[in-house]
Amino acid sequence: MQQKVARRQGGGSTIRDVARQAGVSPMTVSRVINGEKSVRDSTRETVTAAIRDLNYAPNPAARSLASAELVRIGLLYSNPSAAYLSEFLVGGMEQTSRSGAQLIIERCDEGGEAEAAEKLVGMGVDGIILPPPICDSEAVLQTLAKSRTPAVAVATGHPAASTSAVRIDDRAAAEAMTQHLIDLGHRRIGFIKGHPNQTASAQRYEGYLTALSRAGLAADVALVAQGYFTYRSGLEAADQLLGLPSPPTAIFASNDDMAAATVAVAHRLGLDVPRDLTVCGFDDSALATTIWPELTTIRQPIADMSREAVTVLIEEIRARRSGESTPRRRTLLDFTLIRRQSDGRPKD
Amino acid sequence: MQQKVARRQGGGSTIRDVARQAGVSPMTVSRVINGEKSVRDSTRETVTAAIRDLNYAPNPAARSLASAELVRIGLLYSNPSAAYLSEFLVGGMEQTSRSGAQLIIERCDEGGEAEAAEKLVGMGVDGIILPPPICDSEAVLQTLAKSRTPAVAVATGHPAASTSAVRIDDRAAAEAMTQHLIDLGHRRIGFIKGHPNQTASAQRYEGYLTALSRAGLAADVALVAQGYFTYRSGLEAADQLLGLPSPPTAIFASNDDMAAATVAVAHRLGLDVPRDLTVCGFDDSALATTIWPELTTIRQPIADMSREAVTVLIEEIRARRSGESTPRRRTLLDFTLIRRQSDGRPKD
DNA sequence: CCTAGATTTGATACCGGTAACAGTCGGTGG
DNA sequence: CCACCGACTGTTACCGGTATCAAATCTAGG
Repeated sequence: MQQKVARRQGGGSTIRDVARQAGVSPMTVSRVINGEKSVRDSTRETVTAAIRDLNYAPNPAARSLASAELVRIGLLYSNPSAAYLSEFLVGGMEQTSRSGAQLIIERCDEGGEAEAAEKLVGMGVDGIILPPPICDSEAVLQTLAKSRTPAVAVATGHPAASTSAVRIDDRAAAEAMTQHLIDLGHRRIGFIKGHPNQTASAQRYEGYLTALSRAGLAADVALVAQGYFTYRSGLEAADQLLGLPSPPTAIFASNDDMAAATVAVAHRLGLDVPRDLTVCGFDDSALATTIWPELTTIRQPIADMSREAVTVLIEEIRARRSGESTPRRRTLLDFTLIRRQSDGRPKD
Repeated sequence: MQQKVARRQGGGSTIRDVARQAGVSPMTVSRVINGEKSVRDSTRETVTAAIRDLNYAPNPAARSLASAELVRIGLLYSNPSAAYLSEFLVGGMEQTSRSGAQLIIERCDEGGEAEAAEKLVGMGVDGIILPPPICDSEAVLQTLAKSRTPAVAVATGHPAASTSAVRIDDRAAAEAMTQHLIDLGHRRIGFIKGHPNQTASAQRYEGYLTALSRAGLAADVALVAQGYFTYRSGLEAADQLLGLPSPPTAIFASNDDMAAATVAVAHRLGLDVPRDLTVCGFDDSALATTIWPELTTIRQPIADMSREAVTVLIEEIRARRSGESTPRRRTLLDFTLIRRQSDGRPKD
């Protein structure tokens, strides 16, 4: 006997499959996908699990057909944090695709930030995600505010009032790393500051100071060097710190690029890392595991952050469409201190 | 009395409006739109006129929903350099969105490649894009061949018979770089090979040999060290080459990570780059511009390659759906030799 | 003029979601 | 103890097309 041939193509699972798996109605699944709040938490979890299990992704065609509503999210990025970007993109895409939104990616060059933002707005995006360092661009923020386009800044240290933000607690993370060094027995801990125009820099520095003072250690300005988040600036800062009459036994750089540069300088001076010098970074960029020894560093949950940013943004867009006004959200995610081979106890 | 609120959005007329106006069934209108030949000419004219009258344009969402024509493309990546991936993603997304296809991204860990490929197939993707290093995974290729899923390998040196491929000519690129070193005046040129299990490695080595022999230089096996594309393997290889009684004046590493390691070793030995030693890489990864001096290297047009891969894949999928069989395609794109600060003329 | 086979056309059931509204359930105030 | 309320979940009917198959019409041969 001939069964009806499904018109649906291969394995792709539908909202009904998810519903069956979760033991609820398709409508409830739809509600979960769209982040409606009238779903009990326990139900939401069941459904979310089913979605994960089945690898479900909503069919955008069906969605826009049924709702006559398509959410378009813009992602504006600029060159520098390229290591960051791929993870960021993956997380963001995953979430947009799960939510059936459309993600539009736009790259901008130095100086063209505001212009690129306008272009996105002109293309009709409903909201924009701003990874660092764009998230700190005054020009972009103003452009977006003017066109009343919702935005979510990711990993900015000091979020503007006009945008929502997703970030880790840079201060706490830097404090934790400094504390880690203190726990290892270090007393002379050098610090390389980040670029002064990025708001996270100041916060990381504050965390460093906080940990020192809590441990009753005096902050020695000679042990603090100014860097600019680049490898090259790290070389100079490390040269300065390691050239001191009484150099630090550990150096905490505000990002991995500068930490890598510090390792390079140490090697040039014949110092072994970590035997003669402990070096720690921040970001857990690709560089951290590329060089040898691999860097102890702070890992930001980048993919989670962009996922969260997308979620927040979609919520804001939906709320705005139904005429509600939403407060700007501030989300803090957890960081992780990742211990690798670049730290150890001081020699003496 | 409350009328039913039309869920349809503004002014657009539907296939039913056209059908009514033309006095036929919606199905017939659909046939006219799709240019099926089983419609009487007179009918076709009536319908065409109605379409023009009403300014009708078919709703693309409904169309792709009904015809299940949605093309889903999977992108399976493991752990290439982050910079590579992000560019790759951007190009791929741009093209899929242009073509109205859906892109699904899946990450896999070492050893789980085949499993991840199966997962994608299970999710109902119609074809898969394989960036390096996955493109050389025998397990993945077999999995895909078994499920008859079309695939496009990007940047593999030696494409499998079962897949299409988009790549640059690694041999020619390595030859060009070697020639560049020869032109600068170098005669003792060291080479660090890539991982033997990646097919591009052998091609790069061949290119190196070709350039030497064309310049009438003898290939000295002592100047060739085995590396594995990792920074650490680069450290060892560079140690070996620079420890020779008569070390090379230039070292050409098969990728940027190993070139960066070579720079580090040179610095440790008190050699200035490029004054005392020229170092070149391959890939133009983020690392190339992160370290100091920035590396002279070969740039692959990554975004273009992924764009092209998507295009080829969609063509194959469409052809296959309409029952045609397509030959596997081989596309070569142009590379660029990027000159930065890590090369110079030999000292003597 | 009739009937088999080919050509056109139509009715129906979907595609995979969501809007609107109708329950269901536990708690509350009278 | 019951009507009522609010929070949650399910039912039904679509969105605008197309695949499928049956019905209607046409064509040609006997």
